[in-house]
Amino acid sequence: MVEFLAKKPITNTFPVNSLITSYASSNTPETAILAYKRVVQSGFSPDMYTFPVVLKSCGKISGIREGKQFHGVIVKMGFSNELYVQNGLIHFYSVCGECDGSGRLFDEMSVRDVVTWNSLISGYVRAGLFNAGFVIFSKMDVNPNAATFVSVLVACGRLGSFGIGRGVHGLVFKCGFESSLVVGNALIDMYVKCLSLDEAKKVFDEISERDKVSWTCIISGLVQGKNAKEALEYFNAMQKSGTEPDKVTLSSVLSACASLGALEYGKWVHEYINRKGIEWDPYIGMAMVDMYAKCGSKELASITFRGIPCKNIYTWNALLGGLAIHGHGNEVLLHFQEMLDIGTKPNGVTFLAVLNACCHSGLVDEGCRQFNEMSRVYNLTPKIKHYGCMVDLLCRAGLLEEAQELIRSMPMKPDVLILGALLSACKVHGNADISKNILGKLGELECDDSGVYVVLSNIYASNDKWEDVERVRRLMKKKGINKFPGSSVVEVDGKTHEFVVGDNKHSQQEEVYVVLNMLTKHVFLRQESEYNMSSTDEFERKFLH
DNA sequence: GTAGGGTTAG
Repeated sequence: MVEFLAKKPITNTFPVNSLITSYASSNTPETAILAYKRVVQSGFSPDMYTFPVVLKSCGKISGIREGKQFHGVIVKMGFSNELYVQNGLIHFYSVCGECDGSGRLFDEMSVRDVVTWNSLISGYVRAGLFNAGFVIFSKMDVNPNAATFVSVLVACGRLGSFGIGRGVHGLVFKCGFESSLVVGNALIDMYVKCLSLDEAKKVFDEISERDKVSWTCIISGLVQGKNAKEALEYFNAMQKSGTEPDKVTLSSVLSACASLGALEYGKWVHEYINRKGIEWDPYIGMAMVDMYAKCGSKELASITFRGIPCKNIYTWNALLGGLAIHGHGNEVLLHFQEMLDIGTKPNGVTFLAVLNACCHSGLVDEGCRQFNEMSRVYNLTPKIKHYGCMVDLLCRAGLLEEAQELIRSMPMKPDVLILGALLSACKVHGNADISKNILGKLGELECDDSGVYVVLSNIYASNDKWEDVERVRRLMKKKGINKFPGSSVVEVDGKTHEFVVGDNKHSQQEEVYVVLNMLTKHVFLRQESEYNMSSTDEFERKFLH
């Protein structure tokens, strides 16, 4: 391709730079670096236009070593005072997560423009240093632009800070970027991540222009907010609007189908993906396998899994988890072994499926062995859900002493599910002393999720503790947490049925299913709010009020 | 006529 270059020295750099640029923006950015090396070997002398492009390629492939080599060449050739080259370097260090490198360069620069600031901020945000990102933003001495706000809004979303997010939203208006499509999308995403779906919908309704990212943000937000039915309504509206979904959108739609049990809808998504030639990746594969499993079709889940061309741990987890909820303990263990054999490393979710499988199939020894291997061999710390599985496993086998011992050894406080499992085992095995002890402990549990109180009240009711049942109900009323009953929608013969907590039309089993969904949400919410917000609050006081 | 920053998911 560049053989002709060897024959005479190059005086016009433009065609070569253009060539490298086209490689850099292809989906194989490493070819830009190869092209650079070949032309330089042929006598080409790079100029100030060449380096930003090759640095961009280094960033894309996370080529820290290559980028640092270019940095050396830039200094040697005397281009280190060119603004575009400096910005290219800052961007490269930022993308590679080297905030020290980008910060040092930034400090040394005498002239900085908005791209310089944006590159630095996005690096800090990417590295998870959100507060530092906010501080840099607040020190900007040039006007921010759309790209600035996108990075800052990403930081607000990752922090889950509604207060700061709303403040930045105000700044967006003040600076006149409210009609920018990317800023609008970043705002929607920020509100979704701050769990303010109403605000997200408001922005969505008000923006002048929508693309598939806008739709995907709102759909995935609704799915994560356990509002799958509305997510599908938005997806229908998206199609009417003529905006084509991509695999990101469809992953969320499949997740909505999974939580609604909407098998036919899910199958339609499967056909759509094949019809449109949308590329399968491990994640869309995960969503599809999960959808089939949760919709009750173990066979379609297995067939789909086998047909997925590229799988990763998430895809495997979907299969193992799907088999586990159907109670196929031995199959889970066989596939787990197969997964290990081909060198896929398990994670915490994998072990949840494995332990669940052991629990449902009564494989006590195997469950204990896997629980031990989890930390010993794979260096994974068991979380409360893993302990929950083990307690359940031991209780079902009548090993009450061992279950209690495990609860005592836990580094965290047992939750209502763990104590509930132990309590029902005590009832089966007629152990009144332990029961009394557990009932005492249950009274100490405090939280704001109505699901936990429903479980508690059911436990009290089945132990004839009617005063406690009444006490829990009063407490719920006082806290006003029974205003939003959880619900679950199930598709039967193409019709959807909605189950609401406290609804007597459906069986107790259905209600337990609903409650378990809500408990999962509770755990999720708690994890989300465990960030340290003190320095953020400080930022809020200083800059936004 | 060439160059740098930005949005969606697990």
